[in-house]
Amino acid sequence: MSEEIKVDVTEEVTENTNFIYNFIKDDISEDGQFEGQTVHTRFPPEPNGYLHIGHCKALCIDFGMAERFNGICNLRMDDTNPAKEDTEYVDAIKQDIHWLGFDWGDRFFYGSDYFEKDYELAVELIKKGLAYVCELTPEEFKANRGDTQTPAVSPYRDRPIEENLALFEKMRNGEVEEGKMTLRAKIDLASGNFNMRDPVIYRIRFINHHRQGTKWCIFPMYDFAHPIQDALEGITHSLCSLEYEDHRPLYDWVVTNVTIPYHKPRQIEFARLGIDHTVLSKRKLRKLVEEKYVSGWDDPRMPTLCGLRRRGYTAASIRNFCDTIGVAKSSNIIEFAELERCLRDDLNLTAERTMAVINPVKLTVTNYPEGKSEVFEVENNPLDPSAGTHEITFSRNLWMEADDFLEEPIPKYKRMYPGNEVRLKGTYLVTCTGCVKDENGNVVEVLCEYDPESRGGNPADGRKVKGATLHWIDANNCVDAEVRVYDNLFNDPAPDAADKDFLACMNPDSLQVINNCKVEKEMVEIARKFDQMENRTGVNAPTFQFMRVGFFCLDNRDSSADHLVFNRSVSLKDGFKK
RNA sequence: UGGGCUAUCGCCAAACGGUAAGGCAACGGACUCUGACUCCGUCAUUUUCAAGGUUCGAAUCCUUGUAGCCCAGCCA
Repeated sequence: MSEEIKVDVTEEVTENTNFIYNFIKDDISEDGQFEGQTVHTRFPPEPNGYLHIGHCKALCIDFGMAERFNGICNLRMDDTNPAKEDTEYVDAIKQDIHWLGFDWGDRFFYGSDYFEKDYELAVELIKKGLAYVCELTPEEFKANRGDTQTPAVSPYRDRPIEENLALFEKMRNGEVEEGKMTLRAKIDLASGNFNMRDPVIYRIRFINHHRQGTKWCIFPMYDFAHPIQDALEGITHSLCSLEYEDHRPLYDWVVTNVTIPYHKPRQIEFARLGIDHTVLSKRKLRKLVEEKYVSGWDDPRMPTLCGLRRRGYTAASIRNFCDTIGVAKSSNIIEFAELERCLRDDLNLTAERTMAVINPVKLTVTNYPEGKSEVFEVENNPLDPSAGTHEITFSRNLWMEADDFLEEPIPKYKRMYPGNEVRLKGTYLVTCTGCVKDENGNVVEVLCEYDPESRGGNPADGRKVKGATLHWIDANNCVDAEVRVYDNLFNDPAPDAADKDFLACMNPDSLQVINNCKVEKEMVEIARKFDQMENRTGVNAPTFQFMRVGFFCLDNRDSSADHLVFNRSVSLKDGFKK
């Protein structure tokens, strides 16, 4: 017997290399600046909003690179600005990251945990003559910023070290009003790079910090705090988006002028993600939420992770998306179709098939006995026999999709039209005999006759069925459901462009609510179980393929066993060209 | 326009001086009890923003342009 099946285990896995991968590879190899070291990255969100798919790209790069080099990745809340941050977002961010499947182990940090160290190092800079207390007010500061031709000016630049030390301490002790003083790094007032024109590294804020309370009234700026945080945590590669390229000289300046017990981390920048027909800037997303253009951060039309999850996107599909789009430095706008394809690929393999009629019209099998009912078994997933089967019933009175009937067929139409024979999925062949219309001429009922010799869907005489296989549902054995169909939030393909009023680009028809859809009765029991779940919004709701229509999931907020609500996650591809 | 960055198929993207990968989309066709999935085929050689140059050989090097993005917060 033994016919051996040969499995080629040497099959080469083509690694998606990119410029960051190549940099890191060089850095850790012989003669690289991190020769032999463990690759250590970090993901540093500011807790002032919800994570969106753009963050996911960064997440996949930060955690992904570490993974690929057998390294580690920290999670760090970048909370150095007390005016914008809130604890509310911290847990949501952690939940979303875990949902995606990334794990930071025991390396969860807050930027604010380093305030004491930041202060110490600022004092060190002052002592080295590399920082000074400046008394320019914000207005004066701006006026003295200079321009592309003119250097900046500060009359306080040459203040003696002792005086700077004393004033900085006063700032810390709360003896100085907001806006009256800042601590500035002494670098180059004439630099073409404005970030180097003696940047402010500490400002005064009498605001409650979400974790530090009122312990501090001076707060380090990102440009000072971030490189220190990276260095203190032993980060080797600090990966960030392109807009920080101009900040790299400052990043390097900080880590070389301050005494920290580790090597100097390396900052590498990549292009952030753009997707067509949506916006990915936190400011704009916030506006959509606050001004009620959408129902919330988790509105299924939002590109937030909670929104995508509610829409039915799986973590695997989103991560796969991030893997396929690549990493480079050119600005990009990926087509939404790419994301949809990733979802279909994933769900196609796993989603249970069911029949649901979205726009129902009556279908009457005129030669099927009144009152008779038969039970049929249909597969849950033809791609995965182990998914099993479930039972459906057939009777004289059915529902069918309105789109599946045409009184006058158009070319290549294979569905229901008078005289055409089609298959009702899993049961019988039926031939359309006509239809019934109301006084306005609308089709309200389609009539057909079944072939009793075709039980199971195969004709006794072996004739080939030219018509399509249609989905349907037994009118005597189904329940009503609400279905929400989503379209692009924006009509304009690039609403995020700097020169566009994104609100004016919105698609007024991005949400379509359809009531009285017909779904299989088993949905009620599934919904009941889901109702009892504790953290419904943190996981994917039960998901199905409505055969021939698309992938749908229960809405994790509004659905209940008493009122089923389904979100259309993504449609099936429609290969029928009219 | 001072500084920084980018330009390769409709959308992404590889190529590291040796003769333009791959994915998505699109378009043919096969298969099909989902017009899905799957499978097969087509899809950059007046070719890599443009024009010059170096070289046996250039998307890659040089020169000069052009277009786009980011930066003058006490935001990150």
